[in-house]
Amino acid sequence: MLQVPYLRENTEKALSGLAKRNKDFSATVQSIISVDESRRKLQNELDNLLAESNKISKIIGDLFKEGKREEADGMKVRTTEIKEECKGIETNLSQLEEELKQLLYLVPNVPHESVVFGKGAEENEVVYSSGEIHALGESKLPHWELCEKHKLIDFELGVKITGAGFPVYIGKGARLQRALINFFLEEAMKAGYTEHQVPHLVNEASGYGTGQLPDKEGQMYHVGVDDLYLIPTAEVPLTNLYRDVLLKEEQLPIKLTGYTPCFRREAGSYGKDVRGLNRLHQFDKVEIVQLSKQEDSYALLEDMVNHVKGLLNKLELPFRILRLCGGDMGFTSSLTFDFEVYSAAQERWLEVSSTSNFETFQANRLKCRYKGSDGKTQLVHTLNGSALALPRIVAALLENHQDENGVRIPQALVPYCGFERI
RNA sequence: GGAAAGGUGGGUGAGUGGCUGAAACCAACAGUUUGCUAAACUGUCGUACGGGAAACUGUACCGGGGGUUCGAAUCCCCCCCUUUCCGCCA
Repeated sequence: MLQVPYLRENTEKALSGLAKRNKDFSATVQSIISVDESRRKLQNELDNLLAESNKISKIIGDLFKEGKREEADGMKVRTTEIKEECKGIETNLSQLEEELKQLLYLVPNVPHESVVFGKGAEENEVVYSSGEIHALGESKLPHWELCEKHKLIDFELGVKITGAGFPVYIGKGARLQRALINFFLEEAMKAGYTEHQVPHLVNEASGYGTGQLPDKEGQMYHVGVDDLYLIPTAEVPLTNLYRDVLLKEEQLPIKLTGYTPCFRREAGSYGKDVRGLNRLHQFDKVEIVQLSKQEDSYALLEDMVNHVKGLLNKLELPFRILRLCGGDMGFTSSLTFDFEVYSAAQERWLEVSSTSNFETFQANRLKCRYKGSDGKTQLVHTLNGSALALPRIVAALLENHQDENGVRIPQALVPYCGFERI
C-alpha cells in the first residue's frame, strides 16, 4: 500500500511512474488526495471538540472535589452537546477512512525509474542471458514423457488422490526433489541467509501483510473451518515474521530463507501451459527474503539476482533475465527481474524465479520499521526472490540434460542426489 | 472439545474511575567521570494522525469492537488470542 503523504507530495512523479503500468490511475490518486483532505479536516474538527470536552471534564472533576456539585452539573450540559456532535463526525470520519483504505488498495506500487512502459509480457526487456541452447537430437523428449519413461513422477496417481496439478514424485524423482531443496538451502545459507522453517498455513492478517489479500484472494486455498490460508509462497510467512516490528538500524539487512511447498489455485489457467510440470497447484520452492534500509535495497536486489544466477549456472542451465515492463509487473513490486530457463524439448522459456524490490509498499501494510541513526523511524524496504522454484527447474534439467542413455545430473547436484544419471 | 488464568510501552511489570501516556526495573541513547573497558552519576527515551517555519501543541491508542459515565487501562457486554490443567492424539 502506498503512503498518502507520498502521493500528496509527489503526485506528478507517482502518476508518471504508475502510467508505465499501462493503466490510468490519476482519477484514483486524485480521489485519494481529496478524500484524505476531507478526512484531515474532519479529524481536526473532531480533535477540537474532544479537546474542549476534555477540558470541561477536568473542571467538573475539580468542582466535584471542592463540593460544588450544582456548578458541576451545570457544565455537563455542554459536554452532552459535544458528545452528540462528535457522534456524527465520527460516523462520517470512519466512512472516509474506509473509503480511503479501499482506494489505496486499488493502487499498485510505483515502478522504479528503470522500468519501461509496456502492455504485457512481450515488452519485457532481456537484460542478461547465459548458457548455450543445444539442439537436441530427434529422440528428444518433453519432460512429462521423460518422467513417465524413467518413473520419476506420476501425474495420474496425483489426479486420483487429489486432482490435476498435484503430482506424485517417485524414486529418483523424489530424491531429485530433496536434492534440489537441500542444494538451494545450502547455497542460500552460504550467501548469508538464515534458514527458517515456517508454517504452511497463515492467518488473514498475514495475507494482508504481504498483499495477497485482498487483491489475490481467489488464488489462495482457504481453509474455511479455521479461517486459514495455505501459503502460495514462503514469502508470506517469512516476511510476516517482521509484521508490527520496530527494528534497529544495525539489525539490517535481515536475510531469510526457507523451503516450503506452495499452494496455488491457478484459477483460470488452462491450455498447453499446464502440461506436465509447467503449472502446478502444489510445488516446492526455496525463497529468499531481505529486509533492508531504504538506501541499500537496490544494491541488495542486485545481490539477490546474482545469487540466482549462480544457482542456474551451477545447474548448467541456459537462462535469461528479464526486467519486467510496467504492464507485466506484480501489483506490489517496484522492480522485478524474472529468470527464465530454456526448456529444450518444449522449445520455450519457463519462468523459474521472480526477484523483486517492493520498497515500502509491503512494509507499509506490515508496519515493519526501523529507527535510523538520526533517530527517525522509517519503513524498511522488503525484497524477495525464488531461489528457486522446483518444478520448472526439474523440467529444464530433464530436458536439457537428456541424452541417448538417459539424463545426466549436473556435477554440483550429484553430492545432494547420490546418483549421477537417471 | 471441557475448565481456569491472563493479554499494559523495545522487554519485565505496577496501576483505588479524574493529578496516568501510564510507576519501577532492564535495555537503548546522550553527557559527566575514567589511562582503556567496565562501573557510577545525570539527562533523554512509545506509536499514529493533525496544527505550526520552529520551539511547541491538539487528539487517539493499555488485545479488538461496542456500552455505562461529565470523565475509562480501571466498570459492563461481545469477540479474538495466549498460557495452564483435563480429554484426545502424531
